[in-house]
Amino acid sequence: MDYQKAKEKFIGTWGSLGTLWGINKAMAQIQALLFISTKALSMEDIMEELKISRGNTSMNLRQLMDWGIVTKELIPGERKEFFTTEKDVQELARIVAKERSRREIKPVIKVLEDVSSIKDDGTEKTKELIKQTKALKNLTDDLDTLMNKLVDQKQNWLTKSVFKLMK
Amino acid sequence: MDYQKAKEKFIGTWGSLGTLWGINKAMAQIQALLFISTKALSMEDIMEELKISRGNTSMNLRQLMDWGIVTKELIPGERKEFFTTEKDVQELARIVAKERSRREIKPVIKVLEDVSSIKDDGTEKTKELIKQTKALKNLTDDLDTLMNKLVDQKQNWLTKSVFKLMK
DNA sequence: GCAAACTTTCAATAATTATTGAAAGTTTAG
DNA sequence: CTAAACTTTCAATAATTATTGAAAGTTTGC
Repeated sequence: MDYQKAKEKFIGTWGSLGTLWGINKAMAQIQALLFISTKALSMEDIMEELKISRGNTSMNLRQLMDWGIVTKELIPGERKEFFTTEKDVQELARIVAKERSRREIKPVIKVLEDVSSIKDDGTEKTKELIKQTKALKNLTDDLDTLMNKLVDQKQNWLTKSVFKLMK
Repeated sequence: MDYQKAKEKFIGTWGSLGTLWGINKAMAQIQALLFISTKALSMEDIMEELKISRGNTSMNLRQLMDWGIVTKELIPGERKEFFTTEKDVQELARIVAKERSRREIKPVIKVLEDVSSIKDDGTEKTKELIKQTKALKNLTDDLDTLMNKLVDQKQNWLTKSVFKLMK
């Protein structure tokens, strides 16, 4: 496999994987492209590489910046804007975990709390609803806490601190 | 909030959350409905509760069975089929984690391996591609391993074994 | 201030994904 | 074996989501 093919395969796979970490295809592809680029890219560069429109590029870059994954880089003497992504995978994972927790998991926990705290009217079905949503709430809570803790350790957290304990 | 409202809220939220754990809305809603039901439900029951068509119900039940989350239950004397879902949240998490690892994460690791093992032609861009995809491969591998290990412990794994260590 | 260089917005459209419903298939009771 | 009871399949359609492109907006240099 040559460079070009490998690059395309990586960007394509990462793109279709977007849903797994909660973002859309173009967004994931842009991030992938920046991730393996040796220098900051302009909107023009990105449009051309990925064959997507200016509007699409602009919107998705903005979203990536909202997530804190991509940053603008001003190059002296250049009029246009250039973009780079976080290059450290651990830091990247940290950002993604934090954002997903905030955007998706926390709100769900809130709903589960609300639902599981309805008044117990003594009927079997109400008891079951309360019991099951409570269990789900606790699990979600635990997973969320674990994820955030894991990811809070900045240096080699995964391999160093946690792994040995589980072996 | 009364029982009916709470139930609807739970099913709705869980449904729209489906994407987070990689399944579609109807699938997630069916699972949610079964999860808080006190008895096994027939296709008829599900269609009526969720206001979805017979075809849709059939297809999504099949998928849930493929995942191993829902099982058919034959009730003596009854002609039609009844369905139940795994009621234990830990076991549910175990199944979901295993399936997602197998269906989504493992294939990605394979691609990252392929891409990161292209021949180093000495150019900067090739070096960067190799370096970054290797880093991503290692991270994904670690996360996958951790997830599978976590989830392999059957009893109270989360709260008991791991949590204390991270506090 | 003006115009060139660039970016953002957003209504229209395309692509994708989910859902329906009716026909075909299967199982079971008699 | 046959008909009723039930389930599955799948082409058509609906709903949702992503993408385009051109007009409007913004910034910068002169």
